[in-house]
Amino acid sequence: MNANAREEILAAAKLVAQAHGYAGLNFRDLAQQVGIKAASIYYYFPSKAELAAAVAKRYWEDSAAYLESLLQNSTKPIDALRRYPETFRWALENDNRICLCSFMSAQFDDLPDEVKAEVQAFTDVNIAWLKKVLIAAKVVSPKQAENRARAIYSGIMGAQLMARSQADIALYDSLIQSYRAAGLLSA
Amino acid sequence: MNANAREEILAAAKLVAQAHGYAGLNFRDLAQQVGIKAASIYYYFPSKAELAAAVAKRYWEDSAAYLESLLQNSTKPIDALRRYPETFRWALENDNRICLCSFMSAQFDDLPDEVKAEVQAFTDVNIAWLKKVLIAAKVVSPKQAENRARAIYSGIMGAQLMARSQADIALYDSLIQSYRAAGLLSA
DNA sequence: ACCTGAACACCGTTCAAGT
DNA sequence: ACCTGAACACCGTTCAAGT
Repeated sequence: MNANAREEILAAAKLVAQAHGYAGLNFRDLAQQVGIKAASIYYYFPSKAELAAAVAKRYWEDSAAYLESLLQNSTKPIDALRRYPETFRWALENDNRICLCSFMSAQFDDLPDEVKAEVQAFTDVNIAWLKKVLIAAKVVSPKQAENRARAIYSGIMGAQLMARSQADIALYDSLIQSYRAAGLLSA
Repeated sequence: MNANAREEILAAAKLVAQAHGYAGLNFRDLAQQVGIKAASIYYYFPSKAELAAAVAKRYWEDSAAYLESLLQNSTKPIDALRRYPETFRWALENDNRICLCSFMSAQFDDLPDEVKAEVQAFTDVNIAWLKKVLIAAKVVSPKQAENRARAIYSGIMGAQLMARSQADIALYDSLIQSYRAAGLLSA
């Protein structure tokens, strides 16, 4: 409990941010979940902006590590690419949450600069990974890889949003299926 | 001024909601723009939820009328389909705003029910229109039309979000271009 | 009919003080 | 080191009362 209050705050803040965004993060509720008072959060984080930035930073670091392991553990790059959309399914499974950074992109203009930078980093990590895998799997030419990587990422962001607004995870699967059929995701 | 306060409130609220979402709608600033006090807004709209619902309703009604005229004024259905992404470009051109309903989809879980219903209606109108045009233009079979319509719509939502988070309208165009190249938008 | 002042509830934040 | 009560400034919202 008090041994790891900082970690508990980060974990709770992540869940709240995935469900309600930056504006929905409020210190009084957050503190209650962790079993401390709102004022105590300031012992660990100097401001709401810094807390949100720490959450987003942890988020993209974990994502980057996961994507790297996904690629390492795939026999062929195309298999890793095929499993990429799964990554964004888990949050939807978990109480209709969405990827923290998809959510924060919507409110981007209202985000403090420290938070913007970390959200940006998440996008960069994903685009770079997709680009690398698209080239390795020879799905597109190296020249086209950047554009295709961005298109896949934005397509998945849209699919998450739409599935969430219908609270229907089957719609997410159906959209990914349609992207595949239309040729967006590979070949 | 007082002759049309209701309309002025609606127009101002629409712009704010497109830039900052439902949570960003604030009555004091809104009132100041219209030249009245915050409390006076409640004379025209019984709550923030009703105001937002009225804004969203007006929004999808205007969109539906525009899409219908776009189709009427195109010599071939495929031309209307080709111009569909333009519809969502205008908001980005206008101070990096995005489609009101794309924005509200992100915050869907926190929306009052009246607002949810109108955001839903916007999605329905767009999917129905796309489906009709996809079939008329023989881009896909009638059986596949619904799925393809949803994939196009979600792809465009994602493209708006991504372009906005980079404050770069050229990125929107580039994403639409990539969707076309990958085969999502037609053929 | 149209509008408002004043109050209320809530929020991020600070800080002196407690253990 | 870790936590808190109480207070501050601010803001969306409500309502009884004004014209």
